[in-house]
Amino acid sequence: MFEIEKRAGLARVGKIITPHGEIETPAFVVAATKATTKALTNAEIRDLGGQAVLANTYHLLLRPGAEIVEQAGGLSKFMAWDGPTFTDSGGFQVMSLPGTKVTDEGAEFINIYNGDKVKMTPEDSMRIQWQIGADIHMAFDHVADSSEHAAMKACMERTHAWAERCLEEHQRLTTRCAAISRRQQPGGDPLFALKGKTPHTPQDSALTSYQALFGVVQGGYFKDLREESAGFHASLPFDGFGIGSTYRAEGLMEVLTTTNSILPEEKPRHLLGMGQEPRDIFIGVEGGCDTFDCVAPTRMARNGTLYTHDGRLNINNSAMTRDFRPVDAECDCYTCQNHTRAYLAHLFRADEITGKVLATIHNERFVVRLTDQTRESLLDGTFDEFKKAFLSRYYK
RNA sequence: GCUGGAGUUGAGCAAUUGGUUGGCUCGGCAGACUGUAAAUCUGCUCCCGUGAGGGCGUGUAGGUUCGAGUCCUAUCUCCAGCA
Repeated sequence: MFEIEKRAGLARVGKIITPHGEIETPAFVVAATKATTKALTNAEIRDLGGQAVLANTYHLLLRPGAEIVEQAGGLSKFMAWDGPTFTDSGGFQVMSLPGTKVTDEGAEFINIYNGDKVKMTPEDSMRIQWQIGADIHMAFDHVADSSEHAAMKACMERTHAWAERCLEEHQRLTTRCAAISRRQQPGGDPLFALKGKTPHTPQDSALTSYQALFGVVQGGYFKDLREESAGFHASLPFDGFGIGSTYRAEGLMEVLTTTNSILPEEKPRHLLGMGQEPRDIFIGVEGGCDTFDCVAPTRMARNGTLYTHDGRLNINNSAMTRDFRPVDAECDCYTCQNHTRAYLAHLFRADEITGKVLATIHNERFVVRLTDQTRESLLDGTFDEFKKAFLSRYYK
């Protein structure tokens, strides 16, 4: 499901093949936590160059419920996004939600809507993701952010134990699906029973209807733990890998070089949650990651912070009210092609939702385009020059 | 003209029986946000000072009191009702 077209050090240009189409990598995956990208329609995601979206298991479990997504025909049909889809496992909520309890068995969250307790084991996460039916699933991991080696080691070891359980459950579900398929359609597609949630192309096969599982490497910013976790995951038959528990650019390159030097080259690597800063993308690409996701571009857009080639711009600043230039003169997004800073500043001050829409289109386009440009620069051998020019201007 | 009510910050409201008087919301000025509990959150927002700090303040002018946004007198303005 992954083809590498070109390598440059750890970096690579490739193509992830999913039942819902291909992702040309490096690629920025658009966050769609609750089966929508906040403030955007699918048409807008397409227009700004988004290739794939990432939804969240915990959030869709609570609303609308995994059964409903399954009955709708899976995430892709439910949200009418015909491109590739990812789901995050809920592991991030272990860290982000208050009141979460973790044991070796699994995690106990609170339901953010009514305060109920929500238990989720690695097996639960696999089943729920199976119901949601994205193309690429993430293993349920124990996410943490600590500067203490012992704490991160404990999270890593728990993640490893969970990884094996995730894999086993994922394989059991696949096998069961194949059995149903054989019964319903003897001699046909071995994963026919998945067809409701997968598509449609004439060349549908076991390969293309397969739902992939990525294991998630842990270990924080500790070299020895990353080595151990990467080695552990490399030995297991995951379809690809997520790299988790990274939060800042400092030390990220070391984490990635350590991890990606050990992970098998022929499988895709997704850097989870990184991409707020342009430098994160450059480090990620150079460090050998293929896909990225981050909520920051859309969140910052809603809160009024916009990317430009010359750094961040706060559209709420008073100077914007009479600035009739586009947000970024060199941006090709709908917002910059049609509107001025002054207009956006007006919409934000008037609290009009269109302001947030236009800002989100811009920020998401900015980071998607940046990632696409790293791909092009790798292909024509100008990555280093592109990186230097971009970063020196952005961070001045 | 009479009766009653009200005048506090850019706006709308607060401030126990007079008791450390600048509190809240909005607006304004900035900042933050990295696998989304986030169209959210944080700081500042009377004057002077970079700062420590200092100064003034509840329509106006007086008064009572140790102490007044709160009480008294006069006066101005606004609102309501009555002539």
